[in-house]
Amino acid sequence: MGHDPIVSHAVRWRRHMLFQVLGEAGTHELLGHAEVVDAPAGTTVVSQGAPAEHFYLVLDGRMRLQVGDDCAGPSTLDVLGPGELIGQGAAAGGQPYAMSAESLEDSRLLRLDAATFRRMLEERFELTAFVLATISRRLCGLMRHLTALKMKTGGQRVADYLLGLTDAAEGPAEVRLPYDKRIIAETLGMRPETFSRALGKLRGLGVCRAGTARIRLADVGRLRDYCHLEAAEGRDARDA
Amino acid sequence: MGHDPIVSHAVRWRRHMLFQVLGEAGTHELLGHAEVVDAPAGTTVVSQGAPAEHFYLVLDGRMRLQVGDDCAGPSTLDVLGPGELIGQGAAAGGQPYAMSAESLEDSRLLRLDAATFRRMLEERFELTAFVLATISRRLCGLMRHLTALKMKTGGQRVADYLLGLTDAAEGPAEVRLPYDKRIIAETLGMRPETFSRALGKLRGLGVCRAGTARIRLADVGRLRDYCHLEAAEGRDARDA
DNA sequence: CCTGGCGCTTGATTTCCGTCAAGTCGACAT
DNA sequence: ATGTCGACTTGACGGAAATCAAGCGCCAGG
Repeated sequence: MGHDPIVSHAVRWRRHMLFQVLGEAGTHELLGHAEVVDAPAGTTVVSQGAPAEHFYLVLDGRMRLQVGDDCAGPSTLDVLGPGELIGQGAAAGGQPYAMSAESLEDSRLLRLDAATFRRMLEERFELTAFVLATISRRLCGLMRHLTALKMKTGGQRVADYLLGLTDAAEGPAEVRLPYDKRIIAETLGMRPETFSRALGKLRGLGVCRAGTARIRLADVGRLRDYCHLEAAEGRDARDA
Repeated sequence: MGHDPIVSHAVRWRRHMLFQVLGEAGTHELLGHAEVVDAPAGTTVVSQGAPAEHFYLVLDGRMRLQVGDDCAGPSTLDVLGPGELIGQGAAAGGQPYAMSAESLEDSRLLRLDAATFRRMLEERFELTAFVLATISRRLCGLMRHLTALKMKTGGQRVADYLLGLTDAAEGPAEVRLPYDKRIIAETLGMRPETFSRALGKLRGLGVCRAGTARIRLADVGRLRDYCHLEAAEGRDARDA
């Protein structure tokens, strides 16, 4: 299978959980109906509400997940990078897509066949468990999103986001913003202006800009306190 | 199986999709590990983040699904009535619960065993498909929730909610609010005061109170326009 | 070097909504 | 009836964020 272009693309991803679960034979079967598709920046690859005839593995680039009418106010839920799946839940359940996906930059995707996938689900329970787990994880993310939107101030959401970009548990750190601030702001449910202002207000907590798209955090611990202050006064509402 | 109390409770629900899919034998097996539990008003039956050892079928009463720390600002996602499932996704996927559930009134639930359920999933693909479909549906609901929260005004959310209570496509209609306005307000992501005010502002669009918990809509079509105005100017973003 | 475009920042103003606080309405029991 | 309690409404106020509108910094192209 060395000279098959599809397989050779996919071989970079053979360590992906999806193919681990599928096994050698299953992987080959699924890739038999697969196709690599190019998505220039701004392409809408899946549309919310459309029947899910395919699902996708991101090979290169970044994809934005969004809900609502694409025209008026696209509300960004998340940005996915290489190695992540799009539409697997809808494909597995035989439901329409629950959200839309659009490329932020020139991207490449592996398009996989939903019908084949469903057929394989009937035989491999581990595959089902895998899909359920991915959906469950996304559901949790969505939930966190929603909770933050309703119960935290803009500043706290921004601080939360910055903290998510570093591994450091405390002390100083420096993070790189992975994409345009416009996109980040949308992801956090606010306007770019508001994002900018919020960032400004965090200067008092040791957050300062350090070059294009770089931000220095003087004290991660203090930031973390700020996030959980006010919003979650009580218990161990640590996570979900 | 006539004198078994669990089965006799469940018999009212044997037409439920879950048991249809399970078949006679499967139903019997699952109910072998089941128990009817009482949940007086205010009982938290499942807690977000806890390991999912059970899932539930609502027999009587109403359960509120919520996210976030229960102490500060419980954000209501949905209210479930008899015949609906709670925690089936988490139970099937072996994940912690993605949200909490609390009884709004004295309720009765059928508690089903997650481990047994998972074992049965391995053998019955239709069961898997069923679970995937229910999760997918909930995901869509969540999405709509989130979209509304971010892109619509309070008035529009209220109008949307009222429209969801009637079958009429146009012309006049009269709806009954199914529970306390406090709960409805929470579901719509606003305070009771704001809900009341929003309802007041809709008077200009032919919405008026007609007795306790009853509301008369003079023109459903006009209301519908109002909802999709401003927020969704464009396409057929009808549903998901 | 200048210039135009674009992403980002900043300021002024308005709108929406949450909060606090008072009032009204209706149900139910004494 | 009458009183009381809880749900609902209404008003006044403040804060957060959206909107409108400049201003700034960086980079590509002339």
